[in-house]
Amino acid sequence: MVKGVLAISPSLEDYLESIFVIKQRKQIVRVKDLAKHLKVKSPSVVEVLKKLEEKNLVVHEHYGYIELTQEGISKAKALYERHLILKKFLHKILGIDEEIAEADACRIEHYLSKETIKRIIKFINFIETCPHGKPDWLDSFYYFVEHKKRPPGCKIRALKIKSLNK
Amino acid sequence: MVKGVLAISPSLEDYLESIFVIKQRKQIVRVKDLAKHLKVKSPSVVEVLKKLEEKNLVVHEHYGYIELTQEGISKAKALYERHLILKKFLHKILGIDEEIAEADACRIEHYLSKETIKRIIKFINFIETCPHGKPDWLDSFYYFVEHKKRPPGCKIRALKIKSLNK
DNA sequence: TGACAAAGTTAGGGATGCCTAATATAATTA
DNA sequence: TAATTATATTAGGCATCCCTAACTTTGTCA
Repeated sequence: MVKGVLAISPSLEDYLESIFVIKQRKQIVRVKDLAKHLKVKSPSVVEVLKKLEEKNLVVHEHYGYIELTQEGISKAKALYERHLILKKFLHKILGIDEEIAEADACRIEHYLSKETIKRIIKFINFIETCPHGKPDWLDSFYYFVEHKKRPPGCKIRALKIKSLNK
Repeated sequence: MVKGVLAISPSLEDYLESIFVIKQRKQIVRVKDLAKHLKVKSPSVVEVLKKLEEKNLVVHEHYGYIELTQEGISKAKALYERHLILKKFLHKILGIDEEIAEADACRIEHYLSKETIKRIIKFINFIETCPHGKPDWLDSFYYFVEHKKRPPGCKIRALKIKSLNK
């Protein structure tokens, strides 16, 4: 027993996470909903549900609704949080368009190590707990992205700091 | 013709990139080298080489050496640069262990959009062109990672700046 | 040079993850 | 309630990417 009880494939992760997300929005999750959400056909969903049931992550009665087990919920929640973190990092920090950030987070979330995720969480945290609000350097970065050069104040401020520290 | 002439699968990308890397180190690339590098058996390599030949990215004579075409070189180079950028970002900026950064870069490099890669390049660039060397905030971040709190000077400096700007 | 070792190839197979077409069940409504 | 429609399932197939086992070619050196 390593890897949080059981490792599942990227594809299964997507299905599990989607069930969780749909359940949050609609209470009830059906094959159709999952198929639409994942842009996949119904038979693919049914096939995967069997696998998730075997792994005790999902309960799905024939022609019935789809439910997560307790284990399924905790796993799905972890996956979804990871997804949100990555999206936040890409969108709110790197400043990437929301749609693109969403799509990229969706794809890379399966492939990053725990260590990297933790470090990204720390990075977000570092920025958000900045004692004087949004850090200046971040605004400078956005300026840099937009104008292809550093903002005017940037260098001067640095000099001021240096003189202060003497 | 969209997507840079031709899109290839993550797996083919790995093979192509590996050929490029091995070629840089050893001049000559053989099936055996590729198999070792990618932790795969020889028949898998041979199979993929056929596909890469069909796509005019590789030339491989029977029982002979493996060469990249001009197109293969430029594609592989682009892939490898993308890889290096991601690794640099994870290791040199986020401060993740080199081995882990390498492994993570290897996996996510296939899944990030052009936009995100560009933005990451800009982020690296923003940091590296900082007029007074390595930015203080980055050191603060490493301190934050290690000590689970912001460095002592951090807040004070901010106040000094504020008073200066009045 | 001819036998042995190393490397490459072919054939065939298995897991995954998707699909379409056909069928079965459930829900709706005339 | 019977017919229609919506949804779910089963069966069977295809592509990808990997494997092992068996075979072929190449390289080496006694």
